[in-house]
Amino acid sequence: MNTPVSAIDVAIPLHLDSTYHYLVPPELAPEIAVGKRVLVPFGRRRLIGIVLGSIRSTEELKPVVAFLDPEPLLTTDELEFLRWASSYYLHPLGEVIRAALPAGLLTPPSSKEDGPSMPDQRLAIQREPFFHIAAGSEAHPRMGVRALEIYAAIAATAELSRTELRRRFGQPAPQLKRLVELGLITREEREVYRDPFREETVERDEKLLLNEHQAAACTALTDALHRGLFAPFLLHGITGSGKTEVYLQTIATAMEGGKNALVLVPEIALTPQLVKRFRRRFDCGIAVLHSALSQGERYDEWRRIRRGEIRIVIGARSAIFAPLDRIGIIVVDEEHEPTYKQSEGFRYNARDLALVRGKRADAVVLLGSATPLLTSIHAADEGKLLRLELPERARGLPLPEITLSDLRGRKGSVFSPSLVQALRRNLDAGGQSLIFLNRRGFATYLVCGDCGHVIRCPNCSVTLTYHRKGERIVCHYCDYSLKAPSLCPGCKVGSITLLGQGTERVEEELGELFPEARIARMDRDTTTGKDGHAKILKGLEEGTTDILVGTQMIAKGHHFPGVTLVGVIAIDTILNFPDFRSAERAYQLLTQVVGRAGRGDNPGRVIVQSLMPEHYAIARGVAHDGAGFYREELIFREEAGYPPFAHLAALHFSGNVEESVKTSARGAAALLCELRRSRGGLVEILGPIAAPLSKVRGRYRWQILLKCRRRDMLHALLKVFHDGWQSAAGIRTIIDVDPVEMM
DNA sequence: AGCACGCCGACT
DNA sequence: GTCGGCGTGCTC
Repeated sequence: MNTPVSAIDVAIPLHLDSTYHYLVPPELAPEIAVGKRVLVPFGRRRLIGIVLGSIRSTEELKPVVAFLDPEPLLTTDELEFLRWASSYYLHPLGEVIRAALPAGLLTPPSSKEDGPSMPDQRLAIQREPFFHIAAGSEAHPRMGVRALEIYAAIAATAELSRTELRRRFGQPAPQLKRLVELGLITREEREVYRDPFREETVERDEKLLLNEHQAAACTALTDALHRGLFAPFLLHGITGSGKTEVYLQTIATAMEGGKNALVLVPEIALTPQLVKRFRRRFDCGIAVLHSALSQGERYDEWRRIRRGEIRIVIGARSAIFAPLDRIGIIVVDEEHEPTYKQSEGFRYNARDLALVRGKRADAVVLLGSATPLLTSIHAADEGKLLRLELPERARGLPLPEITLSDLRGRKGSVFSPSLVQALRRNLDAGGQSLIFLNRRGFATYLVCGDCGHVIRCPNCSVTLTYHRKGERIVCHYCDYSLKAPSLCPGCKVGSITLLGQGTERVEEELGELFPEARIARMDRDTTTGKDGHAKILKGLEEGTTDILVGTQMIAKGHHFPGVTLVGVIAIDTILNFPDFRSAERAYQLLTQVVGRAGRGDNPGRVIVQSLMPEHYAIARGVAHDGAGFYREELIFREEAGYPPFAHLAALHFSGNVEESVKTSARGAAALLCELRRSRGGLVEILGPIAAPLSKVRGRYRWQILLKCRRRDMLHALLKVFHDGWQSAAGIRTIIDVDPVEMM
């Protein structure tokens, strides 16, 4: 028997569900550390993996090539968290780790031998010279005007960087060189970060006075922070109730206790005001993890956090993996936003992971929203989340009047008479209007008048949308597009009828109804380019736009101070969306849109068009904006009595799945979509469905993660899998949970 | 994910 | 006769 040798367990960033062992030669043994990157041979490639642990082995192993970091990139605690996420989401650990690290760190050096320690030029650490006044030096009378100015500028501050000197003096190199030679200034090269905000200065601000509800919330949060134990809160505050001030003051408390803060926002590009408020309030290191950051900037922000130079991290979903230590509080702003879900590759929900990370760190987790997830409301009812309410607008403006306009019996028309009349009046009074419709394009589907053929996307099977601009029909799922045909592609003789309205069509009809009005449209088609948004918003701000038509884009982030009328064209399209969260989504969107109305002390008006009478409940619910109403009247409209609790099932099965499904990811997706349809949208697929996990002796092993609303539904699904695919034997695991309970 | 190995169609 | 198609399997 061989004597065991020193080896390591390594996670490889590929879609593989096992880890791999490597031999560590004695001369490299001192470098072994959990969380370091390691370059290893893999097949005939070289890959960068992460050291998971040290082992002794007698197996025949390949040796590691090199360890790539002097210090670990991940702490053992962070690795534990990622391990947990990997098992919870049934996703390979190596890929989970890759998602948690700045992009590029695990990308192996390209074919040519350019040394193992420098994976990517963009990730190189930048250095820059800084200039100081030399000890005991004085301005020299003969040094020249320009050199004197430069000398004075450096003397005025402790030091100046070359970048800053260039900015002020253009080309200061000759003078700097001379000054250094004369021994009047010194030059020092130092590591610098690429910080997009470095030059920006902000005015400080002070804590705002809290109203009684905000104060009560802050007291509860402060108590929890002082206890130093995991405490999850739901901050349910209506739009404009001052949630942000609660975040800011609670974070201040956490920081006084020596703790750090992690703030998640749905989409940071849309919330620059929030970031600015943090910069005004806190005089400490703040990292902003922005989707628009370059790879290098992102890496620098990550390093600043890792080194403890940062006390507050603000970022989108992936910021949940930020290497921040001593976390005292995690804030998830707008916790209901679907953007917290990563829906490709490693599928995770940052809102859920915030709870898990918070629990591991004994931190306060603060989920904030005007329209919380039903799951959160339920958790609060059960006492699993501590409820904090902000039921009043901070500035006291009442919510707008909301009326429902029944569209029944007005087949084909886009606007009801009451909306037309309201638009007319608002126009005459010089007010601005928003028209909300959740569909872009002109017509949402095309059907043959003769044979009834509906044109669908060959990849996604969804109907193609006709866009007048460019005369094309487009798939809104995969962007497949085609020149709009004049004859039916099915029967080759029939003519095509355009059905279903999109924003293009609404804009056109508005133009016909109100020829004198200045109409603009805001959707993904009109906001391409760098300042597409800004241009459209400017029109509204400066009063050169009377009516703005838009998709949900108009409901997010931006504030429109002059809007006195909001029209919702077809709430039914959202409410009848085949998803079990459609009612929840409709309520959330509607609440956001309604929040756009109001100018000065005029609360404005909202008209919601609908084909279904029970939508009266929505209008009333929004008008009252009461949590109880939201739950009982709206959400449980169709599913009364079902506990809104999510059950999870992980199914592992192997077998000869039908030919069409065998190798293609599309086949697997189609199978699952079919399953979802047949279950009335009560099933949500979270898991890795893109590819079979692996094949075992010619049989495919699949891994599917499903989420259901009801436990009995879950069992029904398991039965479907059993009965529908007899060969799909071997269902192994059923997990049934809430993330925190699973830890 | 890559990157081989391997067994059947149209080419220098 | 060979170049190459992608189906299948493996990577410590």
